Amino acid sequence: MKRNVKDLKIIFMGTPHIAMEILAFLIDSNLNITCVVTQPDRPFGRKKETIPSLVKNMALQNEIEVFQTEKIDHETIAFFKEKKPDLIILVAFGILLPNELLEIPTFGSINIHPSLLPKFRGPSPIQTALLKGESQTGISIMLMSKKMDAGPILAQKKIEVGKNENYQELEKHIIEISKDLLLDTMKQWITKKITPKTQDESKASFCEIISKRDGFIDWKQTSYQIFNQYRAFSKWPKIYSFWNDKKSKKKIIFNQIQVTSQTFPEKKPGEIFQIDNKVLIATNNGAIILKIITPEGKNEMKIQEFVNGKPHFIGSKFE
RNA sequence: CGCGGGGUGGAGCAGUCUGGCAGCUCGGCUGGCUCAUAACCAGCAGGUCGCGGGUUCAAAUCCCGCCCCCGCAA
Repeated sequence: MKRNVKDLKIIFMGTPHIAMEILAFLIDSNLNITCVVTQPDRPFGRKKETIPSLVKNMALQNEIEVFQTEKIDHETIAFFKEKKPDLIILVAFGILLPNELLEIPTFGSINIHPSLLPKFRGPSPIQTALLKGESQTGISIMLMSKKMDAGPILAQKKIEVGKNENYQELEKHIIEISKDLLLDTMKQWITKKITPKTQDESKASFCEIISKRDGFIDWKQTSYQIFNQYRAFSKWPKIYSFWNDKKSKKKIIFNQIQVTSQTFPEKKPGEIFQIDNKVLIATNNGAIILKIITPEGKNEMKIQEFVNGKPHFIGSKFE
């Protein structure tokens, strides 16, 4: 039986940025990554350029074999069996894996999930923690089972969430902590020093996949609800609202906002007004301060610059 | 050939339809007011109107070609 993590034949599975960071760490730790499995390259951007995923690039740079698939079929299973892996490590792969695949490696299949399971099972745990204004979240390392994010837990670590922390910042924090936690957990797991703990199903909660529409602002929310939405979706899709500029309706993305503790009872939600050189928008219980925006068809700009060109913005209203 | 918006002094915009003196807000500079100021007053500088060609007495504006930026879609 292998007792050193460096002897393990590992298959790494994952697709987005967070997966790429963990993969880079595993490579730097001199682990034996036999193969990297990631989702197919997708057309990206206005010109529909097909850009390889971050994980694929990382693997190719290190001369690691890449297998791309968007479904687990017989071909995929056969490929895995042929590789005879000792361990699968999966970070945000995006596809549910069947038992038949999970059971192939000697030491099973390990998943990093950025929440304190059984809380926030599903595809958007980081965003959901921010959106709900959690002051604490965490990382769970677990064995995968047939059901999404429901497998027994090998290790967990709590992380404090700053009041103003946004998605990128929290993700970075989580990645840093995940690295050592993952390596330690792997070492302990293969030397049988950990007993997996079954999750308490009665405490399970779920989060949904994020869609563009989740960035749409309902001005009838409280200032802090909107601010949490801003933090949660700061990487994508960003928060936005629609504004009638004379004839056409324009989407405006809010790149940087702040909350104010002042209240403005005479203002209705969505109303735009100016106080002390600050541009504010009324919410259900107060207002948020606009700093930087991207109007549809325009480049990112400071709010004051936008107001210079469109003074009628002040006094108008968001939908 | 995916759909749409845009490129005008340093920044943000109007002007283009209907061709005829380069305009607005902000910033910069100079002077004034003020105990003082990011406030106020007076003045000044700063532009190949994205690039190339065409039409015209005359083009930011009309016609043709190209480049770049952004939103949607995927």
